[in-house]
Amino acid sequence: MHSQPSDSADLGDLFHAAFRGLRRTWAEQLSPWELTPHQWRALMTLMRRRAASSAETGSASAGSVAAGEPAGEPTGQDAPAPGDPMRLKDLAERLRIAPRSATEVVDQLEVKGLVRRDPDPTDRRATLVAATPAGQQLFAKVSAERRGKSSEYFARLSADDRAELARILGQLGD
Amino acid sequence: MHSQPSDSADLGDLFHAAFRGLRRTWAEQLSPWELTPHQWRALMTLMRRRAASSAETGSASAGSVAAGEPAGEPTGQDAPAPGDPMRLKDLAERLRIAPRSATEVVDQLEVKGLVRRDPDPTDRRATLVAATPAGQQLFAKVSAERRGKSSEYFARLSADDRAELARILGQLGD
DNA sequence: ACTAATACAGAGGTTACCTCACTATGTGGT
DNA sequence: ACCACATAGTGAGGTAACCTCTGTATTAGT
Repeated sequence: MHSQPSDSADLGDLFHAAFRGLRRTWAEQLSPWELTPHQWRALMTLMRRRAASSAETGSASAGSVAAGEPAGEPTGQDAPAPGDPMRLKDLAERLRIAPRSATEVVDQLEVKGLVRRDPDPTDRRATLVAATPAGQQLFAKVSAERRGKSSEYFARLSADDRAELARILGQLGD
Repeated sequence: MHSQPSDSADLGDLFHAAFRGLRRTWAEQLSPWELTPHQWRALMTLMRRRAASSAETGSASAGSVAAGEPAGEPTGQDAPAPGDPMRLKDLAERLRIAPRSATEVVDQLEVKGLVRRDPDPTDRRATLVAATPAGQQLFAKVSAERRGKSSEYFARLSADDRAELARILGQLGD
């Protein structure tokens, strides 16, 4: 109501609390699949990769969710498509973490058999990471479940508020 | 050159990114004082305590009091004021962390001489935590500096957006 | 008086990061 | 061709910010 010069403290606290809630909710949702939120985010990033063009999350629904696409064999296309391999470095960038940290999460996913590392034929220093069929299936399954359950944590917000939040967070972005 | 900050991120991603930015900014701001954000939050909570009557522990209004206490010390104020001691458990509650985690952060602050532990005279299981003069001074100094610098992470938002954000986060709040 | 609950702390674990140093490789300059 | 230098990934090791489980005082309830 009045001036709010002492904002940040409260805002920071609110932010903190909300973020912890989000993390917890995610962890719970993902625990049946033995995925940490971090791992899920990495897998999602691998699956969602597309060119620099604008891509909203909603478009993902276009893809056949339930169809277990067997063996995503990238046949050397030009346009990046979901599921295509990605350099570790690019993955790190997308996740906004240090390359070393990307190595780590890829290690974890590889152990679970959800992603695979292949040498980049065009640059022998580089490693390409791609979701395995198992990883793709898991992604599809979890996505579907999440969508169905609508227990999205943000669900308690109205659509308007969610849009507002996205807009504001975007300004804050990095 | 189309700056496109709104990369394919859903709300969760945006939230994640924003939170990490906040943490990083705080850590940078606090590093001259060798405080982690966590420690700062704890110190702030101790200093900011007021009213908010949590109404716990039954206030020990029961008259049965061993007369062993050496009288004369004016510790018996009723209204909580900033800087007043606080139980570890209550601190944990305020910070929304497990009591064990509060023990930890109090340990750290105690080592730095910013807070002090005293036994609660009304319950010998309990420990009261209070900011030392040094802690109070540091709190004042950092608060002032932060306010002056206006490098407040949330500063890039308009006042309206800040209010919006606070409102929405409040709904999300735990 | 006896049992249950509570407050705290020791021990040890986890997640999600980080930097620094090193190797293998690619790139540009002369 | 050769060298300087940059780049991609990873081993080693570290940190912040949590957690649970267990144990020990102490207090509260019957």
